[in-house]
Order: sequence, then C-alpha cells, then structure tokens
Amino acid sequence: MSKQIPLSAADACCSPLARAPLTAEQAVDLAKLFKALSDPVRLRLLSLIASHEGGEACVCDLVEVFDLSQPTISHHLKVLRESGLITGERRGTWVYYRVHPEVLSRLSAVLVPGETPVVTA
Amino acid sequence: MSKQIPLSAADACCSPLARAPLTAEQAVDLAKLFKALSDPVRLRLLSLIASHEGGEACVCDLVEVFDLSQPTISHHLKVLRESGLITGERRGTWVYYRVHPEVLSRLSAVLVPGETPVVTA
DNA sequence: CCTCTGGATAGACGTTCGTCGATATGGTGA
DNA sequence: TCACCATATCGACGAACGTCTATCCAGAGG
Repeated sequence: MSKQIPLSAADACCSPLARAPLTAEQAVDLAKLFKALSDPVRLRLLSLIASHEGGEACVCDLVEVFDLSQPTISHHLKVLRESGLITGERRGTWVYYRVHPEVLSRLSAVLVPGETPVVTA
Repeated sequence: MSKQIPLSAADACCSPLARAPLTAEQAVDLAKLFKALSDPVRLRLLSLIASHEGGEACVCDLVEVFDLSQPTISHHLKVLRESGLITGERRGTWVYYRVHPEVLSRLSAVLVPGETPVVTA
C-alpha cells in the first residue's frame, strides 16, 4: 500500500493562480496533483468514492462500474493514492478507499480566479 | 490560432465531485481540462498570464521566463488555448493571451468537497 | 494444511506527450 | 520590395502513460 502519507505535493499551497506567478517548485507540485486528475477513469473513481455512503468504497464496488480489468483499476487507485488524494485501508478481505478532502479544497482554492489585476496607472 | 471558442469541455459542469458520481461523459470532459493543467510549464504560463498587469501577457514576455525553446512555449499555449482556458489575440506584431476565468472557477467548483455523505441508518 | 477470493504487482505493448531544430507565416518598417 | 522580427507549424525522437495478461500476496474458511 506504499505511501499513504500526503506527500509534499500537498504543500503546494493556497494562493490563487492569478494572485502571483507560481514558482517553478509550486508548479511542479501542483502539476502532479492535476495529472492525477487528468484521466476520466480516475475522476470517476474519485467521484464514486467521495459520493459513496460512509464516504468510502471498497475496490470490489469500484471494479464493477467500469469495463476495465481489475489490475487497471488497481493501477489508477495507486496513482490517486500516491498523489495524496485518497487513502486505502484494509479491513479483513476488502480494501476501503476514502478521499482526502483537504487536498481537494486546496486545489479548489488555487483555481479560484482572484480579482484580475488591472493597470490603473 | 485555431479554436478560440470555449469547447464543450467547458460545459462539464458544476456539481462537486463528491455530490454524485460523475457520468462517463462528464469525466471525459473534465479530464481534458485537468490534463491541460497537468504540466508545470502550462501552470506557470497560466499563472503568469493571469497575474500579469492588465490581465494579459504577450508571448515575448512569457518565452523569456523559461529555459525552453520558443516553439515549446508556443505548443503549451496552444494546449491551453484548445482546452478553452485562455484566448489569444494578435495586435500588431505581438500576440496577447488572457485567461478565461469562468472555466477556472467552474473547475474550482467541481473540486470543492461537499458534505461527506455519512450513513445515519 | 489447502483452497478460494479480493486486491496488488510485474512485464509487455501501443499511444500520447514534451521537447527540439528547421521552417513557414504574418506584420513592420526601411 | 525586401529584410527583419514575433509566433506558429512540422517532423522527429525519447520518455511517460493506460491498458492488458499472468502472477503473486493476504485473509477467510474448510
């Protein structure tokens, strides 16, 4: 289950894109998160997990939604896990995933367009 | 300058990821936008444009920020353009780019984590 | 112990992506 | 008209990605 701890990417933080130019490092960290979101299957997985009752879903629930092999789903879950967007926990035979809402809201905050700077002089 | 009109991807709309599972089509459209944001150079370009005075920047301003060839920058601007995130306008010798804030805020809204559904029964 | 089932890992394969140098295009000004 | 500058497009090449099949690992239950 490798890394479940939200990595440093999650620290790429807070100030909206439009406030000031991103540093190269901030951009690299943010890009990792957006890359994790850049696949339709992963977006649906995230959405399925987040909207599932109890805020969690087991892999068996997720696999049957798609026309894809179980290893492929497992691969996408790993990408989401390693980006810090979700965490997985084994309980008995099954593994349950849940979303890391702080990471989502941080991303959301980055995208909100601040006041567009206008030349007054 | 190909397509400047915000494409249908921009219509993949509105309801947060966590509210209900995305449809396959919504996921495909959203993924295109996140893919455009999934490169550090494009994130910095977007940020540079959005935070530049007047809310616009010409390519010449952008090229000199990076250690990359001019065609590479031009390529990234094209990706951002075709995803509907920015628009470009030629004025004299120079081409000026500006951000499409509605698309950004729509993405931001998708990411905001709604109330996590909890089993009460 | 063995077997079954849920899930992860490994390796292969075709496709897409980011970058480059070379070149085309479009506008400016002598 | 011609030379020059700012951008865009083209074609190539290696790296990264998404998918598959085959296989491995971990619990559960006989």
